[in-house]
Amino acid sequence: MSGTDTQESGARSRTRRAILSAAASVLARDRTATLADIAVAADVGRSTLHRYFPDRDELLKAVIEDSFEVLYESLTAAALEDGPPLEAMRRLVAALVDVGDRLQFLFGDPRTLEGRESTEEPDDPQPGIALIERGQAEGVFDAEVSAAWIEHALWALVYTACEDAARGKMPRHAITATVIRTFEKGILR
Amino acid sequence: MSGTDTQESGARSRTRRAILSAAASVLARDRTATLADIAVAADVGRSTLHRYFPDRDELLKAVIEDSFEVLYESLTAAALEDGPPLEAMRRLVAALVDVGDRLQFLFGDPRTLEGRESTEEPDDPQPGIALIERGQAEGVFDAEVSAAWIEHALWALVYTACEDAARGKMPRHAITATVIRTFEKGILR
DNA sequence: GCAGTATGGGACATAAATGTCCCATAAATA
DNA sequence: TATTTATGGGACATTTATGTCCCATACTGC
Repeated sequence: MSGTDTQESGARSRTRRAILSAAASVLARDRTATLADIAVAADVGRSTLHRYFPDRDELLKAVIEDSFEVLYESLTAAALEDGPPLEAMRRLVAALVDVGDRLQFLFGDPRTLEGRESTEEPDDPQPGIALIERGQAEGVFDAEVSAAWIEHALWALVYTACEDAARGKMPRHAITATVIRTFEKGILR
Repeated sequence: MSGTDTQESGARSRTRRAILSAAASVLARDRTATLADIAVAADVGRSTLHRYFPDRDELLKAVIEDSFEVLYESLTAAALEDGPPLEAMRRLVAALVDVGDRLQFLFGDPRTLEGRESTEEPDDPQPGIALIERGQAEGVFDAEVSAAWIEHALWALVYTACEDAARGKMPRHAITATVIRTFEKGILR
């Protein structure tokens, strides 16, 4: 449940991760990318790729799974349950930005997650939602809109800022601050 | 320059529009949709589709063009130059929500617009940007972040809310109000 | 050095989407 | 009714991604 490394040794584990990482990165930018493209990006032969993931669907599933794990680790490290909601929220933003590539892959195409809505991960349903609800209960966050909407709005802003950064429209170091500013206070002055 | 209907009569014009509309709708939900899928959605034969648009690229270009026209009309009707920036901004949100489908198609995949950044439409570069800059100059909007970022943030929120609505997560009538609320004031209370 | 493992690359078959061509037919028009 | 126009559908070649197989070659640990 915690990891896929049952008894996978050295090299195999390393190339597997290289493939998964490259696939996430490439597919985030182009959902229609070829397996050959991914193999090149991962710096492995196409044969090797097929050796690890028999077909495209298997690879896709694995990348989704892996991306969720990466995302989950980042969120766990952010310790969203600790401290004032506002500060936790800022850590959340930073954590999401850190895994921007994976976010872009997971949520770039709604079809990617199709069947996964609420059937997975029975424990710890939504760390972000929990934080937002806590903030709403403490009167720190807007309670007139749903927690789900707030989370979606946050993801959308992070996603957009990462995209802007990827296209050189915004310096990478500014992502977190910009998102936090707009997300917290909106654009009115 | 103003339209593609040089002397296209009756039936042709009608099926052309049917194809464009169906293509936008289908492609918004699945960028990898087949030409056959689009033909079915438009209720025409695949041959007919090829008769109007020789190949996939031609169709894509036409759908993009058409979507921009629809978007442009909606923005023009919003008369963003008139009245206080805040009210104009709210009309802008409503206008964007109205053409949510086209937005979802145009901006759902960053690759769709690839080469189009600032080379097109020399006149009226960006109605939204102009409004935002006006608002910033008048001290109504946040001037600490770029106008481009504000516009992207707005589109992201509209896009996300439309998606939520499309999946039944939010009533359609709430889209505009929710986006405006979060966009203007953020989530802090 | 030697066995076992991991890999890259080529050859190949298959499936699917695409683009082209042609013909029969329905609809509009004169 | 006769003619033009628009269409649907089938047949076909082409292209492209995919998946499989096989072999030579590194690399690893003994």
